[in-house]
Amino acid sequence: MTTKTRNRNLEKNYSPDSIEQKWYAKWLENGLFDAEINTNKEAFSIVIPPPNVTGSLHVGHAFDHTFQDIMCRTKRMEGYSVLWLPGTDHAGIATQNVVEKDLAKKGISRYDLGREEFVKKVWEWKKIYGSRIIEQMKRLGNSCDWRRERFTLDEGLSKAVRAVFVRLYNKGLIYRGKYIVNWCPRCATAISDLEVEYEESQGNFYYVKYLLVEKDAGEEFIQVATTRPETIIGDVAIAVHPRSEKYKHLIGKHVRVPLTDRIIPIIEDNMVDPEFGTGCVKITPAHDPNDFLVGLNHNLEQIQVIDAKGIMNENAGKYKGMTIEQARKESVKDLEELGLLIKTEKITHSVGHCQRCGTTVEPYLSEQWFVKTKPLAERGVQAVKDGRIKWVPEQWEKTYFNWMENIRDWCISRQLWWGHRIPAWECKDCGHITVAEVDPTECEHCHSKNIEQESDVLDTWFSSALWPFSTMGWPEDKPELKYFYPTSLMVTGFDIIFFWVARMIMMGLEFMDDVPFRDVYIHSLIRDEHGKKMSKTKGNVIDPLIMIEKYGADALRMTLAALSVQGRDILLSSTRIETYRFFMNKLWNAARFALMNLDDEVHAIDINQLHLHDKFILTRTQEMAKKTRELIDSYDIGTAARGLYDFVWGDVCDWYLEMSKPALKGDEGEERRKTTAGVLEEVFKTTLPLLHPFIPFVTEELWAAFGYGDEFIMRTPWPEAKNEYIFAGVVDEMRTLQDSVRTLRNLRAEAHVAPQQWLNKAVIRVNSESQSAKILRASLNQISNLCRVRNVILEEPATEWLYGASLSSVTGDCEVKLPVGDVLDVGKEIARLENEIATIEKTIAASQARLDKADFVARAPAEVVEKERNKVSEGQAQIERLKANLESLSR
RNA sequence: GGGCGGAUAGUUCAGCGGUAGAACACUUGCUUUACACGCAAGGGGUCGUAGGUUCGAACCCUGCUUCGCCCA
Repeated sequence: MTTKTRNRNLEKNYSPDSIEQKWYAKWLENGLFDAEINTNKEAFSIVIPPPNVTGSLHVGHAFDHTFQDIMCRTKRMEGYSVLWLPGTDHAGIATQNVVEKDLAKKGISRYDLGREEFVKKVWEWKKIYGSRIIEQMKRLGNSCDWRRERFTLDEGLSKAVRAVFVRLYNKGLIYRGKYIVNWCPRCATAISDLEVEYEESQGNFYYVKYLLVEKDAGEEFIQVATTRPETIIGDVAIAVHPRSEKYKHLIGKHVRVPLTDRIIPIIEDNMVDPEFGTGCVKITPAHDPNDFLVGLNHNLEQIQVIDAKGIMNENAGKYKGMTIEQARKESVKDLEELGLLIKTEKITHSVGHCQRCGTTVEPYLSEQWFVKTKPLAERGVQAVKDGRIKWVPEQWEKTYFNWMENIRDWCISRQLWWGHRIPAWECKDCGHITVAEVDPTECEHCHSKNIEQESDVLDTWFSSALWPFSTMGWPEDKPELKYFYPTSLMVTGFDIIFFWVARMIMMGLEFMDDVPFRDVYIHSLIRDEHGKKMSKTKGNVIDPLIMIEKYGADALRMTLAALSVQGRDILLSSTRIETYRFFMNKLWNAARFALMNLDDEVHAIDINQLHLHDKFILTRTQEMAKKTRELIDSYDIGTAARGLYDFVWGDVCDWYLEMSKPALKGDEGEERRKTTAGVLEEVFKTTLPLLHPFIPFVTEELWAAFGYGDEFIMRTPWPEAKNEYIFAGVVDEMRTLQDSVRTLRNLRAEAHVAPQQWLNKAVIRVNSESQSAKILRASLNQISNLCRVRNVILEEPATEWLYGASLSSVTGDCEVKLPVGDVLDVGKEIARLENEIATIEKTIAASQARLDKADFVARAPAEVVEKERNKVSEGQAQIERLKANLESLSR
């Protein structure tokens, strides 16, 4: 005899706070998140997409992490050896900004401190505040192996970064050169194409006269439209399309650059769109990426007129020292005065802004480091085409291919102090660049000791790209790498596909010669209840920590899981979380009810003692075990979560618990009581583990309350569907029963009987040989209890009616009648019956119309035709009965 | 300009070939010995639009309208 110690004193309402903290601590204490290299088990691994170390957990993270945690917890239960590797990235610009702002409050700039001191300060800041987001992840319940937490700037990862840099450089895949890059004047650094956000904004198109200087030209001029008149003084040519009829004759001639004395040529170039603007463009190679390319093709001078801080420089003549805005205003004014401004036109154009600080990005000519991405991208494309990486949902493949196939070189140098300093040393004597994993003491070319390290650091994403293998000890040959790499799954939002998914694929293939992950799951973004993107300025941010405090982590997790749908944004509001908070309480109370009715002894289920509802709930429970696992394994956690919700609330609480009450009270004898207790136990023992990945805390607490606490629920194997508890046909049979109950309850409500009031009798008229009659006969006690009717009488349809005035309705082949004595409102009942008849007539008409079509009968599958025929005949029988009732009332 | 996605009940969304479901909101009635964080009953939709395929379309195909996102 097995016994369990039950906790029968659960609080009436579930309160999450203390419970959640308690279990998280216990899981940690017992090392339940620790990944084990166990070659007897299959490995399942996820590296967390590293959040920004300056950040705090927002609801997007919460969603991303809930998804990963559900996968990890499920896989553990399925018997995999699971690694969920956590960590953060050092977020070069963001972190440097935060610390600089801090210092600014004390009136100190980073230049006052110097590089070394400043970096020391950032590390101090990181030590204090860098663990904030990690602590928040723990509140959510993340089952990460915290022993393995990594940081992109820690020692091991820095080593990996350096190794990668050197190898790519030696392979010719990293180069340095003077190019136009996206420059943020406020952050004073270059940023990559991906870090620029474009926004439509109002601007002006200035039409400017460039006068021809050829002797015979007279007053002839060429009209150029520009949005950036402040760069006119940096112009080195005018370009027109080679086949332009309008300008053909001017090619080879020269104009004077307004506001200067410079004479520049009119050249031809295919890049010019003859249809746009005036059909010709000014070429400013130092301040426009397209012009830069034209400049290279035509060997033009690059005149820089704006400096790194966004201030006009010495080449800008009288505008020197002005900001871009001031210079623009001034030059427009000057052009006007000189009569060179023809007109101004308002236009909307898209302007690039720095993703980190919002400042308008300047195209800026400077010495930078780049990764030649084409060869890397080709392998990345191939890996997906080969099926070595699978995108879920598949549609994202296209986005990935599109980007990878049109990829541009990646600017990886940043003019910052916080980050991995580029391991390149320039020789002051011979100019040779030495790139090395170990700091060199001399130039590798001329052996001069006069060398200096590059001051730039690498883009943070350069180190994130290595995350799937650098976190496991690469470049050292670690057993982790062998066992857990490639990782099983990458979970992230679509906004991040290019930032790290694509780059991780490229780097993984290059350095591990294998993909970094097998599957990529791309989820959508979380928006507010009106579909607006959450942002601090709009004030519509839902803070997951506040939600956790208010509703509990389980409620938040369940909400996010249940709302998740592939390929659609998720709209979240706190009332929605409240709904799932209520679900926690429902589950809690269902368990509380079960515990109050279970003995310490675990009762065996006697198959011969089972009633329909017992078989029904056992069958449904086994179905849930099977279905939930399949859904999670195919990443459909939304359907899985919603299915569990409906099962627990509907099948278990609304139906089974209510129907088990008579037996549990002992009304059906001791054997039935014991077997019912056994069924109840089986339902919870199976369902709690199914819910655990979604709502780990409350399930662990209830698991212990049922007395199963010798082993954590976290460690129980995923419940297998037990064949002996699957009974064919019972779900349909149960539906017949439920329909009768609902019909009877509806009559009660129609008669305005108070819910708590017990009625003496109800009658169900049904052919005693029918399947329905068999089902109902076996469950009369349950019907009686569910409908609060002392006697539920089954009788043949044609029997003489003995019970006086009554309400009637039909369902299936059953006629349900509720005697109500003299309180019957005859007029109302007639109206109700007529209404019911009309409804059924409509469905009959629809079915008959279909059956009347020869094509339908001939071509539709037999069972569909049969179904329609049944609808007609059943409907007709129902109408007959209702009409008979109607007649008796009218008499 | 190229690509992707959405348009279903008042709201937010499921459903994706056999004639519509949930949650919230709404109406009515309830201190029913698990739960008012609850129970029961109910009202509410010609599934954006016009065609096509099919015996049959919310579901598949095409055009249109409209909203959103990404890339250039």
